Amino acid sequence: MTSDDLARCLDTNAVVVRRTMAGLRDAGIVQSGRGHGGGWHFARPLAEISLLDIYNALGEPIVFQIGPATEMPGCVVEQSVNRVIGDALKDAEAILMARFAGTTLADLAADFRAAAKRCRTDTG
Amino acid sequence: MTSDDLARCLDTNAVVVRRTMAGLRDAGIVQSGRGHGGGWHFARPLAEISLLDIYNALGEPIVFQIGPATEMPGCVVEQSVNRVIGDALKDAEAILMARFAGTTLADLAADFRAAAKRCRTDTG
DNA sequence: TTTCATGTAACAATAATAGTTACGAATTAT
DNA sequence: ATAATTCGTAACTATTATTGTTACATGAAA
Repeated sequence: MTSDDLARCLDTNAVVVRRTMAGLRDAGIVQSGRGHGGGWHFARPLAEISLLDIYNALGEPIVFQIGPATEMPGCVVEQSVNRVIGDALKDAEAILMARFAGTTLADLAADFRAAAKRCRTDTG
Repeated sequence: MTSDDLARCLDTNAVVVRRTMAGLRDAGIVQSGRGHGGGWHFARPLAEISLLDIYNALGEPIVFQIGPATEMPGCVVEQSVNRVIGDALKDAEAILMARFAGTTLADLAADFRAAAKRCRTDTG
């Protein structure tokens, strides 16, 4: 698909699409081609692309808004909070990342197809 | 402490302090007094105030930036992503909340005091 | 009744994100 | 070659969310 097509699908702008896709391209998840017939395509089979790959490619600080605070490096209260909360955050993140690593785009596609089938059946 | 004192400690403004403290007050974690000798104080012992209490009082959407997306309610792709990711997020959140629930301000204060003691010892 | 402190509304400043325009570089069709 | 595409990217604008500020009302204590 071209950036323009994707932009229409996502209700946004082609440049915005390129900005985001650039991260995925740099991570080797997708590839882009220029000129006629160009656009975006996956760099490898869906079963070999995990959500963790994508998560890492797009920049990590998306999920965990809080985390070791660093606003006031010298603040001893903040340091205590970081110590006490740190482990809990690490555990929670580890669980999430493990699940991300174990889920591929092929899994997503399978779920999508199953839902589409149910929908068709429901409608008759 | 007064909002002004807190604002100086936190390098911010008294009104901003009041805005945040209002949430904690509504949750019964702190109380405020007006006039001479007024200001903020805890509503109950530190050992009876968990981080979960505070987390809930300040509004939950702080930690989990992503989560069941709701931008395009009709988007079937989004629905698939939500299904597949949903459980992982719930598990991760459950772990974090359990740890928050099990940690009180008294625990934080103990850690703080221990650190302060180490610091004094280090310095001689 | 004066002083001090919170409560809150209204507004301004700031920062982060998203969107837009413009143009260059690469690729393919004609 | 030349024209039509399409990505790459810089520069700028628009939008939104957060934070900070001002102003004034309310309540409490000296």
